[in-house]
Amino acid sequence: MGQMDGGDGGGGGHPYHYQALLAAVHQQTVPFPNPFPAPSSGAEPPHPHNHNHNHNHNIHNSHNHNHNHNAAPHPCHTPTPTPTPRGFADWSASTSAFTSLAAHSSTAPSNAVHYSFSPCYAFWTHYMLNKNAYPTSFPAPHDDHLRLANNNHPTDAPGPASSYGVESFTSPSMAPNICTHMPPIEGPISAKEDKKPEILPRVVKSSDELETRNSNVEFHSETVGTLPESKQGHDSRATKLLNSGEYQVILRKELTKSDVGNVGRIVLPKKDAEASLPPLLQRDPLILHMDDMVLPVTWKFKYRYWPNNKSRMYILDSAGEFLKTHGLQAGDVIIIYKNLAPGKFNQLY
DNA sequence: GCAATTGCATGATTT
DNA sequence: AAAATCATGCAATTG
Repeated sequence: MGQMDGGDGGGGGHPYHYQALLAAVHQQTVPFPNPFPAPSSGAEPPHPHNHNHNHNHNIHNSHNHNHNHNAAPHPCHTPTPTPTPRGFADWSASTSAFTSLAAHSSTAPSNAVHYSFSPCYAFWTHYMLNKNAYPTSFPAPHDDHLRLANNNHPTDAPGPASSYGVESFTSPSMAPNICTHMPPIEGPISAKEDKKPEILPRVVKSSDELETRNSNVEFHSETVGTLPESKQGHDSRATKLLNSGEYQVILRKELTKSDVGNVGRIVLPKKDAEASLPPLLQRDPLILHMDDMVLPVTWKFKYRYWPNNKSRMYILDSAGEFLKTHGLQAGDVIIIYKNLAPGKFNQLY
């Protein structure tokens, strides 16, 4: 019973809230050297992000949907000369968003973080794809790069993203290690193949490293007030969590075409959903609150299931905004983290 | 009645 | 080969 109402937070009573952290990982399949990845599959509309970031614009297609390049060595590992400062650059090649964040933050006053996107949904972009890799909590901060939005957004918005709470992510500890320390990531990150723990979680580092590739996310600087929960407080939390390693990956999903469609609903892997998300005892959807590590907001999703054959299919609904905001495409991965610390995430009420 | 959402069923894959 | 899981399309609802 805990989950009784489907009303999203707005409903009169309090729906069952499950708080967690959500991250969106773009496929990093891009081999390091992939400077100008052609938009194969046309996935990426030409987005003008280049605005500020000079370093790697190419990163652009970081998210190719194709995993073909699984063989692609991690940027870090790649012997290629990395133009960017700190191996991060290479990495960033694959992940653009991450960089963007940093840039923005630097650009914008740290305090002034305003996002005006819609109400809800933010994912983190992390690199931790393998749950297996880290059984429960992240030991230490690794580098992760968050990729915020990609650019695919067709529409997009005018405003370059504002600053994400990148700063918050920055953790001293992690800062030092970036790609260099990265474990060899070898294959593409497929959600399905967890076999290889090659991918480690990476934490965002300092803004410096991040590039400004922002995304087209449409964040304007409007009022933070619009956000459900916003502010740095969030960041702090996230940061702390990262630093303390108090969170664990509870599920991850490689987004499919249908997941990123207009419907705004993402099919979650049953196994992980049942194992780590709050139990859906009834048909009523649960409202999952997921804090964004990058964005100082808490997103809300409807978590429900559909009867399917003799089993169930678990769905994360109302993810349209989220998907758009981050420009997620098929092939990208979303990861849900749960805070292990009592009283923080993962609480229901 | 049309559009948007939600629920379900089926086929394709994977285990 | 069988069973289970997932992706996707379409029907059913709802606004």
